[in-house]
Amino acid sequence: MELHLQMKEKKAEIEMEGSERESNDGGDRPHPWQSYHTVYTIAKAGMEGVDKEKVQRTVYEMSKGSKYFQNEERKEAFINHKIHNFRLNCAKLTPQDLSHYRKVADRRILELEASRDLSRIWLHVDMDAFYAAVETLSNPTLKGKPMAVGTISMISTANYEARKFGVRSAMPGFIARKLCPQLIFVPTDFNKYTHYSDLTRKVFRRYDPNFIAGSLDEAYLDITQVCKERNVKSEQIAQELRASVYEETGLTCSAGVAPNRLLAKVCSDINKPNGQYILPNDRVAVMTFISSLPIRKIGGIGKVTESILKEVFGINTCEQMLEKGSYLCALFPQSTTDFFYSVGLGLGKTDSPQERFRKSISTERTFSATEDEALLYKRLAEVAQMLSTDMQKEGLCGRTLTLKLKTASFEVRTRAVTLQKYINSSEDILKHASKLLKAEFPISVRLIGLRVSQFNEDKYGATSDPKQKTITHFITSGEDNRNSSSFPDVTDHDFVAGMETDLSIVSRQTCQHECRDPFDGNHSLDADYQSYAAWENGGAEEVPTSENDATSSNYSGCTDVPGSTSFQGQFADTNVNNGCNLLKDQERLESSCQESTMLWLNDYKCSLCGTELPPSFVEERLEHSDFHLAEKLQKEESKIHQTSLPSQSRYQKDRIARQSKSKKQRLSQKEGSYTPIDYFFVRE
DNA sequence: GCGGATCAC
DNA sequence: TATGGTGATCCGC
Repeated sequence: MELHLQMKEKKAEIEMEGSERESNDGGDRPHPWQSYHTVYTIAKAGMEGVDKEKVQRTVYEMSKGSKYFQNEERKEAFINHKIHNFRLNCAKLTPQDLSHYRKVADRRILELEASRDLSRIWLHVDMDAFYAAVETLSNPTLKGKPMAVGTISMISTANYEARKFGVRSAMPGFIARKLCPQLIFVPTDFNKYTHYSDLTRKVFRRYDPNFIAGSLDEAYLDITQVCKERNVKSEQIAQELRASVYEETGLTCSAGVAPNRLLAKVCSDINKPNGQYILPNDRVAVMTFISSLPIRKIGGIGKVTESILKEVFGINTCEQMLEKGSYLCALFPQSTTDFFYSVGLGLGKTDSPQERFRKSISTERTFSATEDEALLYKRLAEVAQMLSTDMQKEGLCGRTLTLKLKTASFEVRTRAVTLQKYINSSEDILKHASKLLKAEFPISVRLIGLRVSQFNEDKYGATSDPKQKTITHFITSGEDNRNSSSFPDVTDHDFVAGMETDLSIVSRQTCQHECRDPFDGNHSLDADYQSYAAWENGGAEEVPTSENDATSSNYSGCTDVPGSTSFQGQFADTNVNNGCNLLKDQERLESSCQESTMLWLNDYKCSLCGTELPPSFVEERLEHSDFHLAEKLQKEESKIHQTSLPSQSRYQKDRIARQSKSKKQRLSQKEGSYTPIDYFFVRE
């Protein structure tokens, strides 16, 4: 689930004041440790009665000054800036705007309300501290003692005794040890967890053969049928199911029952651990339940979204999503707004989705940061080998390869290339990945990852037509089709292998030693590096995107396409001062296409795409016009070159953009103070 | 199609 | 001393 919070927000037109920036380092605040990113303390369960302030202070003291922490501060500054811009846009809304959006919001809320489906009974079951519980099962001496599964650098799961000290999953172990010196660390044993997960699933299957496995430790069951057949209440089913799970595994779990999956998940958390909560299929009950519920409890609302909604709109509870509905629909895209309203109404998915196929496969590894290029190539080769092995295991071939890098300063970069050929051999992966990596040097890296997507469709045959699925979903769920992407749902995570954060580094020893340079039997670092040079310009089958092939393009000028009418737009009456680009483009547009009109329908809605923008958002409207213009020009261009080779200009533009970007990065790297966030503060 | 972000687990 | 790995999705460009 992603909430595109940044869309309608204007880019950094507003310069940040120095004082505002300083506020991010905590220097002028009374409690610098109370920053939103100290998320460890806002646990969902088991953290009641924890001295939160003490935990926050400890986490802060342990983290302060680290590279990791500095990066977190950068990210937080970015969020603060976003919040700042949202506030400015809020302030720009006139009473007329608000009255308009109130109507829009109310209408939409009514539509969503009409889609409410109270006919299904969903049960969400969630194992309690699963990894830790399994480990305690196999080593009963751990019982009653604070314990964490994971390592000194990262914790997967903590048992409830440890949680009392503020120890939490995704917390680095050395901080956890500070919070709880007697904490026992147990390494992860993935096979063990899979075994117990299978046992629980055997139980789940008895209640819903089509249950949705969210991860190893949680599942959604549609128990409508069972309840009806046995003529029992959902509460009894939940009791029975939990007892069965305990009987078969010795593990406790918690359950939530509700009319849809979103609510069921919230409910399973309420009486955790070893408890359950039933929300009846009754509209009033749902609305009462949702009214005071903090938005962060909703799946899909993470710390960033929570922070923005809280600080910009004063939204703390789900109910307030409706109260502030006019502001929300004024400032967010409709897909996002729909999701927010659904939260406010307590709506969620009620259908049983069909099997879904993975869309990508990836491998990534963290190591001690290095700028040694030969060493990085070696790491890359290892990752490529692991990925290739995984792909071959599943018989997958893909044509988009993405390299992920995390720099020593925790900045994440991705670089992708789309090939004409579907690949899955380690040689092919490494060849293309090496090119992507090479372009980033010099760089100090602490993580390398590779992902392959765009799989060969033949692999799945006709069974994976996503459109078909969407239609099915539409019919069975009774939801507006447009909303489907806006509802976060566990089915989005069907392929998550490790739940509760599986941090175990699977042993790859054999693979690392067997990993050979595809073009050189020699395994030495230098050889790896040198052989890379041989690949330069060697990828003939590669689609010429970023760096090769600018020379092979046959593009030679253009033949204007007359009367291209795909775009129908005259640009906003907001004429004047939009710079010469627009004017020039507009001239071109006028001369090359039939005129018709882009209007703001009812003063608010774009006649071309339906986007809403209030009249007071002058600059945003200009940008929007630009967008349609650019879109139109692009269409024109692609028409021109449809029969010829790809346009050189576009690739050159790409190249220039990349070059200038990497130059920037190199420069700042050299200075040792690369802070992407700063770009945001600078007016162009 | 690419890159950055957000989110879940 | 020291802050993970896998997958999905969306937006702006």
